[in-house]
Amino acid sequence: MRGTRFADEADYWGAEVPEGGELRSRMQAELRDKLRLGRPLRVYLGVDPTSTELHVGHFVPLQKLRRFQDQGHQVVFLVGDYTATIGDPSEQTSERKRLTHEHVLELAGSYTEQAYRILDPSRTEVRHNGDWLGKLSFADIIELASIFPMKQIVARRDFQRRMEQGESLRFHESLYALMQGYDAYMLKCDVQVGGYDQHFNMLAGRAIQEHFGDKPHVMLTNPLLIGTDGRKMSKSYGNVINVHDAPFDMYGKTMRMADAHIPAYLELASSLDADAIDTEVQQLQDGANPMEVKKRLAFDLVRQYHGEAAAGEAAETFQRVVQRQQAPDEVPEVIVPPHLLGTTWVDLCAGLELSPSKAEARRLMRQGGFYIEQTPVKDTEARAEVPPAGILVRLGKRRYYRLLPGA
RNA sequence: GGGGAGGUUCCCGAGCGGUCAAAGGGGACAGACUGUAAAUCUGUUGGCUGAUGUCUUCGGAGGUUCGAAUCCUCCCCUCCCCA
Repeated sequence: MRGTRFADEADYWGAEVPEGGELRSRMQAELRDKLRLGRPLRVYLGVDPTSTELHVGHFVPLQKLRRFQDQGHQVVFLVGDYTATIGDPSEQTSERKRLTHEHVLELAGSYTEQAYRILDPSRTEVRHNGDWLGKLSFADIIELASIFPMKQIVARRDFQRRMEQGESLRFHESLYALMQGYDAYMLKCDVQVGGYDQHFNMLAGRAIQEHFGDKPHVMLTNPLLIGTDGRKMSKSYGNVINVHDAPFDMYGKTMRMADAHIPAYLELASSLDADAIDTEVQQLQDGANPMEVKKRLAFDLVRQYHGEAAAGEAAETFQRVVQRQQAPDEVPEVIVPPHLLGTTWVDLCAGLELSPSKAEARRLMRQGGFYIEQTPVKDTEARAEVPPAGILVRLGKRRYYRLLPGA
């Protein structure tokens, strides 16, 4: 992973960086000054628990935190238990669903557990923003709100777009930045890391810190990691690589991504250092087989989350099952109940729920995607024979089952 | 509070009395090809059925009609604009 930048405004604003625009170099200078203070810096990342799963995209800033940790700095992992109930409007195309606080607390537990795959728990301070945000009075909130010119709030790129496109935008969503900004102030942090979508929220933090007489924090942002299909990484697109994914899944999902997205993953999700990334990208440009690069990337990802051994196994299984189309080492066994013995394969697949319906099973057979012992069976009327020793059935490219006759 | 738009099959979205299981796109699945589960090309994509066919489906409940996703009534929900 490389990919972390000093509040790169071009990331946030695209081609239309507003006046000023030298935030980036200011951040660099500020960080240099802070490092010279000779004390461990407080570096914070805030995450709102809004679902059960963290994906590798969430881990980009976490890995950055780990680097700071390794250099002896103090890391603060902020659980946005309070903010999650409002919903961060950043880069959202529509209003977010509100979550209940109890639900959020449940999710938060699993978040920290997953974060510890990367962070050293003994050197991580975990905080919850409900501890202070919940105590603010209306007067406090008005004071915070008075720091920001309305023009600034409205100028946010994501709000602009939603207003232009006639999408829903509600007042409370503009308060989100205030909350996150107040977090930054309460945590007395020197540095905040996060995705570039946090640009505005981080700026709000600086404004609030300065308002209360503190030094503003340094903003470190990273581009958002795209999903394996190139669209925004999102569960609803099914293009997400989750931290909890089994090794082979993680490896497979990586191999399935379009070649064009390899550099983004090398940059943001891999553990490779800057030189190694450059080398890989150069090789791609020189016409190396993208598959080989992707294999190294897939191996690296699995290694980070599951260790060396699991990565090796995943790589082997991939070669065997996908490239050579051989059955994997372990094929799930399915016992065929007596009443399905002697029926057609169609009835059997539907009966065992290997296929959602008979029509679906027939379709698969007609298309040549149904194999018995690796030989396609296209006859939808074919009788199913399940010898006592069992038989290998394959549906489509990679769903294997060993059928055994039930007593 | 006033005015307007809309809720369609996994998603987006067309349809606006029969020719509608419902265009088109996306996704998914399969096949071909290949350098991979990439790209590209082709096909499939509600259930039951060998097929003819039949059953369920277009926010919900009723109604009109030989016949409704399409018309009417009430209800629920979403969005926009004005105040």
